[in-house]
Amino acid sequence: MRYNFNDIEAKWQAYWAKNETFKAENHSDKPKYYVLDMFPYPSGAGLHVGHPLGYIASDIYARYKRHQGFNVLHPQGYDSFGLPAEQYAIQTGQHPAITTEENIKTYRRQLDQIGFSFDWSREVRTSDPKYYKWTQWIFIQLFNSWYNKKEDKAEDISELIKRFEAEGNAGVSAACDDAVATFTADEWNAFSSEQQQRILLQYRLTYLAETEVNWCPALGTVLANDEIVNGVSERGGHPVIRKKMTQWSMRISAYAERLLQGLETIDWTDSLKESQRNWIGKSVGARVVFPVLPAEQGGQESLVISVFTTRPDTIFGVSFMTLAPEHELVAQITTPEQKAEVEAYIAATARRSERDRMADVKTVTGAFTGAYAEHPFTRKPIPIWIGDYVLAGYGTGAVMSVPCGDQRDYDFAKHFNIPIPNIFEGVDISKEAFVDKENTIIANSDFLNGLNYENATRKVIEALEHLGQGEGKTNYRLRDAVFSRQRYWGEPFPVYYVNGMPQMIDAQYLPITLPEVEKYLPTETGEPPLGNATVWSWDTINHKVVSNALCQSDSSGSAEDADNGVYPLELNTMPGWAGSSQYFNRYMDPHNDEEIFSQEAINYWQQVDLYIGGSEHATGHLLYSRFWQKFMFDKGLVPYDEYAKKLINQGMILGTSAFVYRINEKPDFFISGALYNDYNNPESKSEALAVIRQFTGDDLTDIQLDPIHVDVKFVNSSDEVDASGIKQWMKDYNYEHVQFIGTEEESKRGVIRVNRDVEKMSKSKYNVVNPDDICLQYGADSLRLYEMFLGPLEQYKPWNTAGITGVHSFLKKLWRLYYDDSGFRVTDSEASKANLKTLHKTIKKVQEDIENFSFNTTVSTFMIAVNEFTSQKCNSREILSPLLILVSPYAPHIAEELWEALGHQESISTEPFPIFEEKHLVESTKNYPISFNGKFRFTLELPLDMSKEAIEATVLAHQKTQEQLQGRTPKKVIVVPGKIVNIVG
RNA sequence: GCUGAAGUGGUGGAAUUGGUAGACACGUUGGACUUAAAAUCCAAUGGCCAUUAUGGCCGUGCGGGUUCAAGUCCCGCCUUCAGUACCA
Repeated sequence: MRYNFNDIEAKWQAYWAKNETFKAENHSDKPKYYVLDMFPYPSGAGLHVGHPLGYIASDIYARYKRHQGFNVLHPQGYDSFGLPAEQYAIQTGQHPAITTEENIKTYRRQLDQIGFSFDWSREVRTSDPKYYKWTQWIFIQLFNSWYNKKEDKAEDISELIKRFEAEGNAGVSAACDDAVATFTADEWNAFSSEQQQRILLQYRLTYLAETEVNWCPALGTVLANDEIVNGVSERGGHPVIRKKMTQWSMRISAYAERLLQGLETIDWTDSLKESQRNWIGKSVGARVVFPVLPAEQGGQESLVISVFTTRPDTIFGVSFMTLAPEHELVAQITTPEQKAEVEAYIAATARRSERDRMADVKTVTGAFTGAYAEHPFTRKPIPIWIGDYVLAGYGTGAVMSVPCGDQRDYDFAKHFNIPIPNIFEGVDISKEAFVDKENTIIANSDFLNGLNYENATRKVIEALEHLGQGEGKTNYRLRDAVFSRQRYWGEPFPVYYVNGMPQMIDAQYLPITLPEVEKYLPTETGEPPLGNATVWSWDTINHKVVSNALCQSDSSGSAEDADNGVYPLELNTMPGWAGSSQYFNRYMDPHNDEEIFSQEAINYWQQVDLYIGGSEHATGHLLYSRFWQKFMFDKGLVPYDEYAKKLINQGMILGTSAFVYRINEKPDFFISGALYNDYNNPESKSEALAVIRQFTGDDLTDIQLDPIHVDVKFVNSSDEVDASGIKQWMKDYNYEHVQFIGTEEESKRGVIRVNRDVEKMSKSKYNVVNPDDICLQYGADSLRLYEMFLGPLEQYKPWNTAGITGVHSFLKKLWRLYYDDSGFRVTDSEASKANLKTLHKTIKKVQEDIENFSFNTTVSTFMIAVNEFTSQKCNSREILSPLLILVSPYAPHIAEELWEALGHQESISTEPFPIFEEKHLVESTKNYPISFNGKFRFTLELPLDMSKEAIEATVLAHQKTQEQLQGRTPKKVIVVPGKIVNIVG
C-alpha cells in the first residue's frame, strides 16, 4: 500500500471536524493548558508558507500537551477589522463585511488543510457585533474609571466624584491631565454639570482631548506612534504630519510603571522586553524651576521655566537654557531686539518636516531670545535660547543646558560661543563633553564639591525642595494612546454627545452596530465616514440608534435635541488594536452574551501559558493588551495582571526572489542573470556587451540595468526559466513585447538564468509560495515537518521548496515501517534490545526538544529513528505503536492513519505520551576516546562501572598507549568517567 | 550612538552547555535498478597532503588568554541582522 497523503489528510481533517476532537471544555479533571496564537488579519492574498510557521509550532506544542494529559485550550479567530478591506471598499464599493467574510473563508480552508488542532467552536472575529459588544463594554469601563496613584490602581469614577464633593481635588493623587486646576469641595459643588464633566474627563482612563496627533492625509486618518515607520505610515508609506484634533485617548501612561515592573514577572524574550522598556522610556531625575528674570521694560509678570533633567548633580554647570521652538513661553519672553530673529527661526523649523529634523541631527541651529533666567543657587542670570534639538513633546519641552556634561549642549555652546564651565574634577573637556556619570566627581559646585553622582543628586534635590524650586521626578517617554480613527471598518464607540460632552450608552443596549453608508470616504465637511450614515443618532428615550434627521444638531447635541431626546453619536471608530486587546480572554467563554466572560471560565483558564507570535507587535498590541489586562485586573475581572506567562517570537520565513534585468536605455530588452553577472565582471564585460549589442543592434557602451522580479513559480531548482516558462511569464505579466537576451550557452539550451536574493515574502516581489501547492504536491504533514526543519523557530530563514523532499521521503520511510509491498507488516513479535534502545533514545530526545521549543532538531531525531528502525527491520507493535505518538504532533495525519491501521478505534490525539525508561539506554561498556597532548587518538572500550583509578591503570597498561608513549612517562592522566581519557606528557 | 540577537562546509543547520566539530537534510559526484524517465536504494562529500592499508596537518569571523581539553568561558576587535534614538 502506498502512502497516499492527499486522501489520508482529507480523511482525518473531516474526522476531526466531525468528532470535534479538539473541543476544549471549561472544566476537567485534567490540568489546564492554554496555547495561544496571534490571530491573523484575513487579507485578500490568503496565506503564504510564511504565515503558518508560528501556528505549526503552537499546534505541535498543543498536541504534545494533550498527549501529556492536559486539557488544552488552543483557539483561533480573526482580527477582522482593518484598513485593507476598507481601502478595497473605497475602490470597489463592496462592503468590507463581504470582503472580510470571503477572505475568512479562504483562510479557514487554508488553515484546515494544514491540519491544525484548533477548537473552532470558540472562534472569535473582532468585527462580529457579538464580539465587539465587549470591546465597547471595556471602553465604557475605562471611561468610568480613574487612576488612584496612592492605591496604584484604577478605581470607579464615582469614588472620585465623592472625594471631590467632600474635599475638592487638592488631596487627590491621580493620573490626570497636567493642566488640571485645583478646586475645593465648595467650588466643585458649585460647578455646573458641564464643568464637572469637563473636569472629570481630565481624570478618566479614556478621555476626549484636543491632542496633537499623527495625521496621515493620504489615508485620511490618525495613526499611533507605532504605526509610523521612519516618518511615514507603516501601511502604504504615506507621509504623516502633526495636527491638532479632538480625539479619544487611552491613559496608558498611568500604567507606565506597572507595565515596566510587570516585565520582570513574565517569560518573554529579552529583546522584546527591552523594546517595551525603551518604549516606556523611564528616566529618573528631577524637575527644576528656573524663574525668568523680568525684562527691563514692560515689567513682565513672574514667569518660570520648568525643566526635566536626569543630571541634577550638574546644576552648577548650567551656562544657558534651551527651549523647544514650539514652547509656549517663547513669544512672551523674547525681547523686542531678538523678536525678528526668533520668529524667523521658528518659521524655519516649522517648515522642516519631522523627517528632515530626524535625518539632519548634525547641524546645530538655534536663536537667542534675549531673555535670562535665574539660577536657583548662584542667582546668576542664564541666557535663554531656543533650539530644535529640544523636543516639544518630551519632558517639559525645555532643558537646562550643561555643555560640559551633555554632548548636544556642548555642540550648541561651541557653535554659539557660549561659555562651557567645567564642573568635573580632573576631566578634560576641551574636545567633548564628559558624559560618564558613574565616574564623576563634582567640582566648582559650591555645596556639591567632591560628591559623586548619587550623593550630589540626592543633595541637590533636597536643596531644590527646600527652595520650592523643584523635586525628584521620574519621566516616561510613553505617551497616552490616541484611540480614534477616522475610519469606517472599525468598532463604533458607544458614545453620544449632549452639548458637546460625551455620554456613554448604557451597557445593556450594546452592541452599537456599524451603520450602513453610501460611501466609505470622509464626508464633504471632512467628517469621518460614519458621517455618511443616515441612521446614526442615539434616542435616549427609546434607547436605540435612529435616523440622523431626528437630531437637530450636526455635531454637538444642542439644547433643541433635548426636546426629542435624540443626540448625535460619535463618528470615529476604534483603532485596530482595540479588538486584539481582549480576545485572549474572550476565547475562554466566547459565546457569553451576559458577561465578557464568566468568572468560572476565567478562573479555570486563568492566563495564557504559551503565546506564539511575531515580534513586530512588540510596542503595539503586546503593550496595549497588557495595559487592558492590568485595568481588568484592577476591576477584579481577571485573576492575573499579566495575561501571557510565556511568549515566543517566531521568526519570519523569507522568500527567495528571482531577478532578470531590464536595459534602462532599451526597455524592451531583458537580460538574464548570467549575462548580468558577466556584464558586472570586468573580465567578461566587453563580451557580455557584445552579446547584448547583437540583439539591440546598437552601439550601446555603458548600460544601466534595473532588476525585474520573475515570478518564482516559473523558475526551476537550477535557477533557470525554460522556454515555456518564459512564454507563460511574458503572457501573465504583459511582457509580450519584451525580448530576452541570454548568454550563448543559455540561448543554445533555450533557458534564462535568474539571480536570486532573499527578501520578505510578498505578492509584489513575486516570491510567494502558496501552502496549497505544497499540500497538494507533498502533503500537509510534509509542510508541517519542513517548516519546523528549516531552522530554529525564532530565526529568520529563507524558504527553499527544493529541500522539502528530505522530510517527504522521511514520511515515506515511516510509512514503509508499517506497510511494505506485501501489505501491513506490523506484528506482535517481541522488540529487540536494539529496537528498545532506539525507541527510548528517541522518546527522550523528542520530549526534551519539544519542551525546549527546539522543533527543528526533533525532525532530525525522527529521521534518525526511522533510519535505524528500517535497518533493524523492526516490525514490532511494541515499538511502532509509541513511535506514532511521538510523531503525531508534527505529522498528525499519517500518525492517525497508521494508528487506525494498528487497530485503534479512537483518535491518537489524547493517547498518553510514551514514558522514557533509562534502563534501555544503559550500557555496560563505553568507548573512551584516548589522546596524548592532543596528539594520538584512539578509542578503548571499557566497562562503565570501572573506577577512575582502574581506568587510568588499564589505559596506561594498554599496548597501544605504551607504543604511542614510546617509553616516556606521562605527567598526569585525566579521566572523566563515561567520557574521556587524556594523557598529559 | 544605545539595546538585543547572531557569525560553524557549496546551502539550511546540529553539537548532551567545557569533552572525538560538521548530526540530520538539501545540493553535488559516482553506482545499482530501468528500453527510458520518474521513484527507490547504495557509496562518497570541510580543506590540504599522503595513499599499500593504517594515516598526517589545518580548520567554528579576527587577535590574544584561561584549561589536560574551547564553537562553547574571559579580554580586545571586525562584520551582519533587528529594534530604537537630538529622550535632556
